[in-house]
Amino acid sequence: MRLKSQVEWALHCCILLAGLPAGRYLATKTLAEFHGVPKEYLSKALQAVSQAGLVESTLGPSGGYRLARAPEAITFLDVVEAVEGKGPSFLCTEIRKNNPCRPAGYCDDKPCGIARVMWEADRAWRETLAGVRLSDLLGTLESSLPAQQRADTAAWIAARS
Amino acid sequence: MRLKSQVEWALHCCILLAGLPAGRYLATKTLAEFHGVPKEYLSKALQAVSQAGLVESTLGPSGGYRLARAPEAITFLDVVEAVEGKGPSFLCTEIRKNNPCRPAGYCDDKPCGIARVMWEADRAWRETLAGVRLSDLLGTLESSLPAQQRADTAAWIAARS
DNA sequence: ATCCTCAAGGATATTTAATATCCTTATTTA
DNA sequence: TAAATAAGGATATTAAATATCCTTGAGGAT
Repeated sequence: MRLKSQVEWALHCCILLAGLPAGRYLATKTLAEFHGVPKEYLSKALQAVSQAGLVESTLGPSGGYRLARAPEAITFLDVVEAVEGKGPSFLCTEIRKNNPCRPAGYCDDKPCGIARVMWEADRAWRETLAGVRLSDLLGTLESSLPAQQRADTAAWIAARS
Repeated sequence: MRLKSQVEWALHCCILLAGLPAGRYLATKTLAEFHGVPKEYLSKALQAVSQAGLVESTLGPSGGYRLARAPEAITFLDVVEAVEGKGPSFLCTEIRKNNPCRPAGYCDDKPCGIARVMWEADRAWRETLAGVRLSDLLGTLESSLPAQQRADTAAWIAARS
C-alpha cells in the first residue's frame, strides 16, 4: 500500500503556489522543472487538483496555475484526496458472507467488525492530514537552505510567475 | 492507495483462529473454504503471517495453523504489517533536492516537511491499528448471525479443527 | 514401511494499477 | 496572427496485485 508519487508532487506544487504573491501563476513547465519531474505526467496531477477546485488555471502565454483559495483554507487532506481519491484504503469484500453455514439471502444489519476497525484507522489518518494547512508549511521547505540559496530560489520563481 | 485483499483475508483468518480451543489447528483448505477465497493464494498470506511469528503451523494430516500467542497479544497492526509490510505509505523521493538553485552536494539536516506530515498521518493510522487486539473482535463476527447459525458455524469449525 | 495430507516455497501466468509519453483542441496573450 | 498554455484523449510501458501450478519435505494413519 503506497500513495502515488503524484501525491508528493501535488503537495510540493501547492506549497510552492502558496508562497506566490497573490494572483500570480506558475506554468506546469516551471513546476516540473523546479521539482525535476516529467512535465506531461505532472500535468495530470495538476488537472486532478484543479478539478477538485483547489487551484485554478489560465491559458495562453503567462498562463499556469494558482491557488483557488487562501493557503489557510487548503489542507493536506484536500490535496491528497484530490490526487488519490476519497475512497477508503481498506476495501471490505464481505467475505464473512461466504460462511457456508450462512443462508444465502441473509441480510446484515451491522457492518463487518474488521472493516469498522480498518475504517477507523483510515479516519485517524485523514484526520491528521486534515489538521495541517498549506500555510503551516510555508517557508519550511526552503528553511533548510542557506540564505543565499533561499534568495536565489525566490528570484528564480519570481522570474517565472 | 488500497490495501491488499490478503490483509482482509489474514485478519478474518486470525480472528477465526483466535476463537479456537487452545492448541487446535485449522488447515488452509478449511480457512479458504470458510471465507470463500482461493486456497493457494490465501496460503501466501498465511505464510506471511507465519513468518511474522503471529501463527505457527504443523504439517501432515490434521495439520494447519494456530495462533502463536494469545489473542490478547496480537494486534491488528501486527497482522496488517505482516501482510502489507512495515514500510510507510508515503515515499519521500526528496524532489526538493531537484531545486535548480540548490548546489548538488548540499546535505540536509532536517527531513522534508511534507514527508514529516505524511509520516505523522501514517503513524496515527498505525497507532489506531495497534490499539485493537484480536481478542477485542472475538465473537463480533458471528454476532450478526441468529443463534442457530452461530451454533452451526461453531460446529462446522469444530469438526475441522 | 508405505501412503496420504499438509505447509513451505519456487516458478509462472494473468490482471490491474501506476507511470509516462504523445497528440489534438481550445483559449489567451503579445 | 502566432506562440504558449491547460485540458484531455489515446496509448505505451512498467510495476504490483492476484492467482495458479508444481515440487519438496514433514507428520500421521494404515
